[in-house]
Amino acid sequence: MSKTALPGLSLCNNATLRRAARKLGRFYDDVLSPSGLKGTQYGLLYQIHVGSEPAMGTIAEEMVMDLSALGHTLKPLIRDGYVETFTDKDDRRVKRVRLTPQGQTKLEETTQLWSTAQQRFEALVGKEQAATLRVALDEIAALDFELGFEMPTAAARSD
Amino acid sequence: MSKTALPGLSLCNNATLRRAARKLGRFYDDVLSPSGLKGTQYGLLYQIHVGSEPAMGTIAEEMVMDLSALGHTLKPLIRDGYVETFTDKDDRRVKRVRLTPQGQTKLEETTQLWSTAQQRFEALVGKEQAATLRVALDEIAALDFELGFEMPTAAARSD
DNA sequence: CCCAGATAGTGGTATATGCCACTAATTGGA
DNA sequence: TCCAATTAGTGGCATATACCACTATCTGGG
Repeated sequence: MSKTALPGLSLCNNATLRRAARKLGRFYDDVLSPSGLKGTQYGLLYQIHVGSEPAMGTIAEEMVMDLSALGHTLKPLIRDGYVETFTDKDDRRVKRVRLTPQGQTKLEETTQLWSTAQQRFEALVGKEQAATLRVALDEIAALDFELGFEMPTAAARSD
Repeated sequence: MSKTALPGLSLCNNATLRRAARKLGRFYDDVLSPSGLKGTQYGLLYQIHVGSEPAMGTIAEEMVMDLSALGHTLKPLIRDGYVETFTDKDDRRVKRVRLTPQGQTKLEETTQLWSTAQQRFEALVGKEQAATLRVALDEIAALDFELGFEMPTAAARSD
């Protein structure tokens, strides 16, 4: 009788997910702010760090992100000297990415803050719940939405 | 042994959430594309629709979104004639929002597509799982991250 | 060896979002 | 009544992301 009387957005999986992402994103950004990095940037640095000088396409795939979007997102990090790119030796189309020494340092420094955010969040929702949620979210990120009537790699088209 | 050997981003609640949001967002956007609306815009139109000519601040709160971000997001919808704003009669600071007739029509039309997306998604993850997930995400959106040492509304300062 | 087709990135354009600095209104006293 | 504090939005600026049209390479036939 006081608040949510109407369906609101809570029925739309997409809207609900985005809303939570906005909220959590603000929280992480807030906690990370002393480092000067946004949550997204921290995640990107980390992903680069755990890879072996990954190619941009590889990173984009791992992060379930559009390649061009990755390129754009990378720019401020390159500009600020945390990341550098270089052309692959065997395939000049491929551009690989690595952290600079400052990028390494910044990543380590920011990881402290990240831990704080992570812990504070998990203290609120519970470690179990957080883990469960991450699994569910990873499942979504891995879903295959293709309908199928897109021609299964040529073939078919029988009679 | 084949793929994910390193921690990746799956440990960061924020990164995991964003990654899933990117994936799901693309799917919804894709399914809604015949309408010309993005998932976010559809959600916004819907939120306006279920409200009673809501004030911008009210919408921002319900969507857990920054007020200025809402203003920006609203612009294309106003430009395209789906939404209009007007000043509140009792408080001229307040700007209220409503759908135009075309906005109404567009919303209804797009709801068909939205249902498709919603159903296809839930067919993949299961209705139960989807509902559970939405509850968890709503919880996150409703969390109170405030630490407390922010001075409880002035006062204190005793010494 | 050469070209058609596939691959990997880049740049431009548009929306999504947030923060900050301001402006316009309101409100609550003194 | 008049001003300080509060409240609601706006605009500017920066990052996050996507899609599309291109460019630069590579690859696999002929």
